[in-house]
Amino acid sequence: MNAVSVRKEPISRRERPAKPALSRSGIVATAVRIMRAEGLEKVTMRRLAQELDTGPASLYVYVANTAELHAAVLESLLGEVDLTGRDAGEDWRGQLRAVMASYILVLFEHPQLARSALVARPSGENYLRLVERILDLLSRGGADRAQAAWGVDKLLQDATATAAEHATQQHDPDFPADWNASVSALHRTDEATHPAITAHRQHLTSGTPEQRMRWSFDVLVNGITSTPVPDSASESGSGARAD
Amino acid sequence: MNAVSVRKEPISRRERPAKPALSRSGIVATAVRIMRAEGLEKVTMRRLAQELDTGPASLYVYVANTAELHAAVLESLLGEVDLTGRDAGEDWRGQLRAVMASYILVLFEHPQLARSALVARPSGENYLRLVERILDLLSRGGADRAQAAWGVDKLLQDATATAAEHATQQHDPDFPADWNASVSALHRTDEATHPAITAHRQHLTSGTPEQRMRWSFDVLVNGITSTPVPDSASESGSGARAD
DNA sequence: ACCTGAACACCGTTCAAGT
DNA sequence: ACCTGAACACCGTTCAAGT
Repeated sequence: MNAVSVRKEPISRRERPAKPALSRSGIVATAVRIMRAEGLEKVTMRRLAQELDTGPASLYVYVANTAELHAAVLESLLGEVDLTGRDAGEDWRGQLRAVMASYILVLFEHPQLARSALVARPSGENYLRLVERILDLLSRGGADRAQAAWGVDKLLQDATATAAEHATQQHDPDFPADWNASVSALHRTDEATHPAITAHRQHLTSGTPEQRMRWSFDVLVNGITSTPVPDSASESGSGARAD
Repeated sequence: MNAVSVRKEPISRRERPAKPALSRSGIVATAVRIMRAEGLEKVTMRRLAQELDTGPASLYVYVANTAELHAAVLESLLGEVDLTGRDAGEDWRGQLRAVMASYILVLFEHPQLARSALVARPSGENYLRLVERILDLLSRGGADRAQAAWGVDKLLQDATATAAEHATQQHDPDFPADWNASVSALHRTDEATHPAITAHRQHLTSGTPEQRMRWSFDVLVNGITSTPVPDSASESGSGARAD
């Protein structure tokens, strides 16, 4: 309550020991703490203000809005991604798989954050390091510059979307093994009206999440390294400008 | 429209000409109308109730919660997707591309809906028809049953995520050609700390959205048809059960 | 039996007014 | 100049009480 007021006197710092001055990093750190303890949905401006012993209006000096705050939380969380791919040996593909698996694992612990990540991409140092690493591994895998550049976007988008999809399933304990309504609808169709779904029924819900994720990774990597980026895009990009 | 209230008397239908009886389909239709006119963020229980001349509590007789309502709106919107791929001739790849382009185009008009689509998948007839068509086209393209089944998920996820990403960019007129903060961060890096980003800089933001979407589609289709689904998953799926 | 008014417990964001 | 109390304009969901 009396941190900002440090102006002339050292203020009686006798009793209240907490209450450090407001700062962007302090706000984000508190947001991360609340998210870990109670989930992203509790990370609101009002709750944050209460936690920091001030009014919600004060936060707007340091963060533009709730979306920006959530992006900052994600950027901070990206620090937990293991970029080494340690357990995967020398193989570039194994290492890239390990990096993507680590990224997805971090987001799986906070699927609500993954949803906002699709819209408000992070842009901090942790994010740049992740992009840097993926670009390097894709290059080592034979992707040309354009393929690697466009590929990093696809890999991150796929992983983020996959994490976002598990946002509700995990939280809602309503349908235990029922998955979602979509899956049961797929199983109720009959051959006359939906022959293809009927023919593929067995495979539509097969596989463990791990198997699906591994297959998705391979699909993307195989596709990225074998599909050429159009020439015109490689040469004169819309936003590309040599400075 | 007024099937529920037909009970004993014809009710004095003299003055108030509007105010049809509540029904799930009527609620969803009103929700679609509000979304078209003012965006999904205005499709709230309270606003909907006001529009339907009742209290918000009454809606809970017909829809479980807001998420389910949004899923119903999406399902209704999927009726606009062109499943024929008319302009693409006989080529399965061209037809599939056209179907996915139509799906993405429908979602691009309501990107906020795409966000919720990632979490609450639809399960109505329009969704089933779309899945049916994609399965058929993938099969014609040489995908085996398992590849087609897993592939339809990937194709829809990719398209949905792409639409969801454009949710803010389109709305916010704050940064005109600046894209997002993430892009500008990619351009501010220097060679010493981020050599790979520097080397790929030119390509990271190159290409038109159309070029990127076309490339993404080819990456997925190429990957799906060339990457085998693991045997164990094909044979004994977690949710697969012959009835 | 069916429906809903009113309440509970929250939101984000702004801005006039304070120090 | 900097900060913030208080207000504005909303939310989703529940449930006791009505018809």
